[in-house]
Parts: sequence; structure tokens; C-alpha cells
Amino acid sequence: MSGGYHGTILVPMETPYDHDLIELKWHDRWRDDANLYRADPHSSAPKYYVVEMFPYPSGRLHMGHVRNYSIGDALARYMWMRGYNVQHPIGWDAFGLPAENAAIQRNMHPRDWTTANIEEMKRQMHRMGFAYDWNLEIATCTPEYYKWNQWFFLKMYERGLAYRKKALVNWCPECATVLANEQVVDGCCWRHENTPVEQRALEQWFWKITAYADELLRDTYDKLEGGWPERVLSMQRNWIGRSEGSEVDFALETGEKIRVFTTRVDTIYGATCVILAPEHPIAQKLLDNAGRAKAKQMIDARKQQGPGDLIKDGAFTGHHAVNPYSGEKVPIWIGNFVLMEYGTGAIMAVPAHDERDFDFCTAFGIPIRAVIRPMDGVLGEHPKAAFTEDGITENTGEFSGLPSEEARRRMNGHAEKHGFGKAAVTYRIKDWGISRQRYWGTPIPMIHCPKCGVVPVPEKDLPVELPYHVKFTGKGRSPLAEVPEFMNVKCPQCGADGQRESDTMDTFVDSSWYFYRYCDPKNSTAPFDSAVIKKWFPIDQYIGGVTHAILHLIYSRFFTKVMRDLGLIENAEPAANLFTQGMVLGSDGSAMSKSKGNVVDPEEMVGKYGADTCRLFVLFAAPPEKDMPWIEASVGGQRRFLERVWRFVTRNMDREGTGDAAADRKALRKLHQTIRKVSEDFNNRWHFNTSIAAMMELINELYDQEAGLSRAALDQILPDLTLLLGPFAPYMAEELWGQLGRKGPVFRQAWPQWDDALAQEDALDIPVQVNGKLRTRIAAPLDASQADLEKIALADPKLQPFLTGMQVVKTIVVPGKLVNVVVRPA
RNA sequence: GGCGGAGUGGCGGAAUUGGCAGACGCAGCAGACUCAAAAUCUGCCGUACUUCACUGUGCGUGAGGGUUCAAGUCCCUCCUCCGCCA
Repeated sequence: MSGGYHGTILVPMETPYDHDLIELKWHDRWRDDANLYRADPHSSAPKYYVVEMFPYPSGRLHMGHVRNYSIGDALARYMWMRGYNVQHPIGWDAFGLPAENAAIQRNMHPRDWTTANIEEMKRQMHRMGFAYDWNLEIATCTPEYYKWNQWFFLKMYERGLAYRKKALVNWCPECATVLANEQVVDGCCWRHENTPVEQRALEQWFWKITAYADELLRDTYDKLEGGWPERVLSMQRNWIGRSEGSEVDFALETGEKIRVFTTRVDTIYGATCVILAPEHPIAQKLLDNAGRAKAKQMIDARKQQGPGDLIKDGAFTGHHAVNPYSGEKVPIWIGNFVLMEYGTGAIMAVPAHDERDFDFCTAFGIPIRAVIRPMDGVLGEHPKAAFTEDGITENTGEFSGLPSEEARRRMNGHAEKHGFGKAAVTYRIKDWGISRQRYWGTPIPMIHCPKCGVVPVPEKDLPVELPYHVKFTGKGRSPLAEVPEFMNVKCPQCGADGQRESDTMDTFVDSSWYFYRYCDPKNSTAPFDSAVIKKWFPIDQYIGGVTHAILHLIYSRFFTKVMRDLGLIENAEPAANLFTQGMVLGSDGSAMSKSKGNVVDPEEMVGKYGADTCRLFVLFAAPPEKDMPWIEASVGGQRRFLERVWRFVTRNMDREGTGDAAADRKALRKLHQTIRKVSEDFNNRWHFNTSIAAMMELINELYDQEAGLSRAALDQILPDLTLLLGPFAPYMAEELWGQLGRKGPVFRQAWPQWDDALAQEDALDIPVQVNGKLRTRIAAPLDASQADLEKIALADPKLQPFLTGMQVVKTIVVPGKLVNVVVRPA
């Protein structure tokens, strides 16, 4: 039988595929069944906890969400079908600046705006058919949730992990308000393009993430390697930025000391000046009025330039300090590239052996002196560039003639012995500044008492609730500061009239532990029940955008470690496996943005093609970890595929079978190959693009064999095909499943099993090469030996022209794969 | 500059362990069906040449070199792009 279906044999029972009809029917049933996607608390099946990063409720789902959630949903459904007890929650990262902007611009209260957005996006999620357990839903802006942010704050405070210090914030003099980093565009205010942002020092709260720097770094190797993308681990390691080196004191005439950090103490005899961060307290003391003005200018200017295009700037303080090793007096400068937050806020400049120091000293006419020679070279007398590698010390007093590493070791020992320095480790990561001068966030549970100072709100008084009636002027400090009913409070210690902290917490606090709260979202006496956490954690699979590779993912790791030290949980890491999906790009290949006008609205696409088609497309267009462009012309291909499936199943479900054994065998072979392929993709790399391609090949084969299929074959093919489709196109799968007379939701059915014997081809089809070039193909029995293959290949008539006049040197036979005949002229 | 990732047809991509490069889809071309169109179905679809012959040959995975019977895949040098850190 050949030729395939030409519309002449079969009864056309088909109804056309109407996505709205099908999807809306199931949509209502799924939405109204609160327990449909609930994990079974009494199940003995292995647990599987899959979490996709929760969205900010901006009001509309975008394509990035659709992609993220389609990946997670396919996985959750597959794991259900594999018999796991799956927990699959969703919630809302509901605090944040856009809500306040809406308040200012549209006169809507942030809470009302957020609530309306959540409802709208929830509706869109239902429409997409995502299988979430809505019983676990949380919104971080509710007092029931943020109460526990405050509780964690108090716990941090008790353990000395929360402290207060002055720190710089972005200040727009025009708005007279503090700006978030993302409101600073090219160093200017986002609403006043020509107004440079200033830096102001405010008292703010910090969390001591640096106390965990070492463990956060170590666990990227010990616990996350293999489960998290290498790219993310490498970014986190960079961010933590551990470096080993030395701290050394340079003494001033006044007796004060400037402590510098360096990784290259072996070069210290080449230090020709000391450079302080412009805000360094000693710099502030040494500078005259003009100098201080210059320093302020540097601090403000730094904010306006990215680290890449920072133009080096500096100024001499007029003072000197003494190099404790050489006794030499070197000038003290301030420099804009020295960061107060890193190391000690002061460096020694060794222009001969550090590129940045070389640039700086060349620009300001500071002398250059080489003290390290290359292993196999001589000391550079008048270097034109810094020699930055390790080498041999020279002209370094008692430490001369040593390899760099040994010099560092000995010099550290020397410093320690004489009390002017020591070996030291420093980190790039800074403590987490959590204060935000904003309304729409978690109030920091602290009270300022004129007598007692800073006093924590007692636990029993939590939550400190956000007042509803607030004026949003966009001016001044936190809007909360203007609400007397909120601000005025009695000191819990002495009863005096105190003032509440008016700042709120960074929204990254909210997202640092939300996946714990999912497990016990209604608990009113604790953030969660530890026993429940023990059951579900660590997360088996966390899925989200690589944009969160650093901040969110490091803060939530920090939170997990603190929670563990508080005895609340046992796991040291929140997620055993992390998957970062690529971005959805516009058809022009660049990120979707309103200004580019290349934004594609998911809801519009769902209306046009259906949710199943959209889900299928975002999974098909590229492997999930890669960026993918949205090319609408291609979407039609997914729609056509679904229509082909629909037609095949509906017109074959009730017909009499034919009975062509060859057709059955071919179709069943392809079916089992497809089950194997799709299962392997789920188990290994999640390359759903190839899974869907395999299903397309299956449907193509089924069309070819359709006319000859027996009823028995159809009874295997139709349900299995439907089940395979389940994780990707749940609506159509559910509808077809029902039409096939089957009961129960598709995602609760057992995943189909493949049979290697049925997937096996009838005969080998082996390519034959001569000197590595394909010359012919041969058919051979499955059990052909290497010798058989060689014999058949060499006898093949098509090969003869390439063998005449040649001598066969050897024949390579890869069993089941290939034959390569190596020849040379006789 | 350092680290990490990538570069394959007109386009998205496939080739999972060194073994047939271009699966699957989009776009395009031709045909069937149709009064016609849409839809559907069938065939073609890297490139140059070749043939009466859907025959055959050469070239081809960013560039150049190497290892190997065999390289998109491994090694070396280089170029371009993206991310992170400087």
C-alpha cells in the first residue's frame, strides 16, 4: 500500500478544529475545580516541586511569561503523568515602584491598581491553561505575607545581621526625591533628562550578606555545580568576588594610618602613591575646601558614567604617607576609580605592575618604578605598559630575588610580626542595603525613640501595616513620612513619643523566600511549618529568566542560609536545579519594547490561534535556554500541526480498520520511536523543539499510512498520540481524550511507554564511504556481523568505480552505523 | 583585558557519545482539487557544475592550521556577536 490518504477512502467525520469552542469549554471546568492541580498530602509517590519565577503584576502577561510558564507547565504535567506528587504554585511579586507611578500618573491607589492587575493576569493565566494549584497563591503586598518579612527583619536584627549606617542614595534636586537605580538614566533623572542625579547620604538599613559570602561562594561549587547553569554560577562567583591579598597600613605624619588592600603586596616597593576613595573619611579630613568640592564632584560624576566609560580623575591631597616596608614617603591622592565599598577604600598605586595604576600615574605625572622582573627577563627600566604577571622581586630590600608568591607570603608574615598589616581576604559583594524611600513596600518594623534610640517593634505588634490613605506627590522622602497616624507611635520600651521608620524594604526581600510560603500560605503563627518545608524542599526545578542570575538568586540563597541558621529549615540551598530560559525577542531580533514597537501581546495571539498553538510555538521555535524571535508567520505552522492531529484523530476514532500489516508496522514503529524521543527530551535536556518535531514526523507518517491502518493499531495510536500531546497542548489533548471515550484528566494518565522492539527498524540501512566520502548505501539484516557488512559493502556495484585501480588498505566497520573503505592508488 | 556562551541554507533550528550535515517547521516554487480563490493534498527547495536519465561530481557548518580511516563535534591560532566582571 502506498500513496497515502487522498480523501477517497475514509468517511469524512471530521469537524473543523475550533480552538475557542474547545478551549473555553475546558477553561471553565479547570478554573472552577479548585482541587484539580492540588498536590496530594497523603501520597506516597515521590514529590516533585516545580516553581517558575512569580511575575510582577504589571497588568498584562507578556511573551516572556508565556514562555517561562509554558516550560514549567509542560514539565509539571509530564511529571504528574510519570506518577510524581507534583506541587506547582504561582503567586505575585506585588510590591514595587510601578504601582506608585500609577498612583502619581493616574491617581489610582497602588493597592487597587495592583489588585486589579492581579485579577487581570490571573484571568490570562487561566486562559493559557496553566496547571497551577491556586490554593497556594500568595501576593507579597498582603499583610499576611509581609508580616513575615518584618518578622525576618527582627530575627536578622537579633542576630546582628541587620544594622544601620549612612549610605549614598540617588537624589534628583528637581523632584526633591530619592530615585531608584532604574530611575537613573545616563546619570540623569528619568523625568528630568537634563538634571544630573546627586548622591546624598542617608541613614539606611543593611543586611549582612557578607557574613555568608564564603558559604555562598563555596556552595556554588559544593552544592549547585551540575544543577545550576554554569553561566549563573560564574556570574555569582564574579559578583561575590573573593580575592586573597594583604592589608597594609601607611602612616601619616599625624600618627593616623591609611589601611590599603592589595592582592600584590609583592609589588609594594614599587608603590609611588596612595589613592583614597573620594568619600574616604581621611581624605575628607586631609582635603581643603577646594579639594572637598572636587571630591564631591567626583562622587556625583561617578554615578553618571558606567564603570566601563569611567574617565580616570584624581587630585593630590597635599599630604604624604609612609610605606611601612621601604620607609619611603609617597603622596596621597584621591581617585574616582577607588571604591569606598570595596576593600578598605584605599589602594596603593603601583604603576609598573597594574594597568589601572599605570594609566592613572601616567595621566598625573606620578613616577613609575618597576620592582618585578619577568621569570625569564630583566627589569623594565622605563616601562611603556604595566607588567602585571607574577615574576621575581628586585630592589625590594630584604625581600629581593624571590618569586612573587613567596614574596607575598613572607611579606605578609613580616607585616603581621611588626603589626602594620596582615594577610586578608576581601569580597566584592557588599552588604545588602534594603531601605527604600518608598510607600509600596514592606514597612521596616523599627521605631526611633528620642530616649532609647532605635527600638524594634515587638513581635506581637506585627504586622506594621501600610496605611491606605497617603498622598502621592512624588516629592520628598518616603510618602509614609507624611502620614502622622502611621509615624507617631509610643516607644515600646519607655513609652515616650517615638517615630516609626518611614522607609520600606527592597522588594527583593519579598521574593527571597516566597517559594517557602507557597508550601504553607495561610499559616498565621509562623512563616511556615518546618515539617511541610522538609517535605517539599529543596525545589526540584526552579525556572526563570537569566536576568535574575545575580540579585534575586543570591538574595534567596542568603535567606535560605539565614533561615537554616534560625533553625527553621534544614536545606542549605533553595533549589537543587535551576533552569534559565532565553528571552522572547521581537521579529526584528531585538528585545520586545514599546519604544521599538515590536511587542507581541499574548492575548491577541491566543484569540487568533488559541492557547495550545501559542504554547506549542514558544516551545518549538528554539530550545528553551536560547533567545527566540517571535515570527508570526511561523506560528501558522504550529496551528497547522494541531489541525492535522485533530483531523487524524477525529476521523479515525470511529472508523472500521483496514488491515495492512505493513502500514500498521510502520505507524507503530514511528509511534514508539516518538514516545522514546519525547520521553528522552523530558528526561535530559528539555529540548521541546525536537520533541514537537518528532510528533510532527509521527503525524506525517500516520497520514502516509492512514489508509492501511487496522482498528487494533488505531486503538493504540490515537490514545498514545493524545497523551504525548498533553504536556504541550493540554486543551486539545483533553478534548480528544474525552472524544476517544476516555475518562479523567489527561495529566493524571500514565505517560505512554515505548517498546524498543517495536521501535526497531526492519533492516539496517548503512552508509558506505570510500576515504570518508559517502558513495552508496547498503541494506543489511539487523544481525549482520562486521564481516557481513564489509562483504556486502565491497560487493556493491556503485562502489566499484571507486575501487578499480585502487588498493584497499583497510575497511572500518562501525556496527549498525557505517562502513568506510580506505584505499590508495595501487 | 579576564571569565562564560554562541557563530550551520532565504529564516527559526536539527545532528544528544568523533560516524550519512541541513531532521522538523517557516518562507518560496511547481502540480492536484476548484468556475475561481481559500483551505487541503502531492512534489521540489545549501551551492556550482553535470546528465537523455530527480544522474553524477566538486565545494560547503565564522577564518586559517592540526589530529583522525572519519571533524559542525576534539586540539592550536585568529575574527565577530552576546552576557558577567574589570
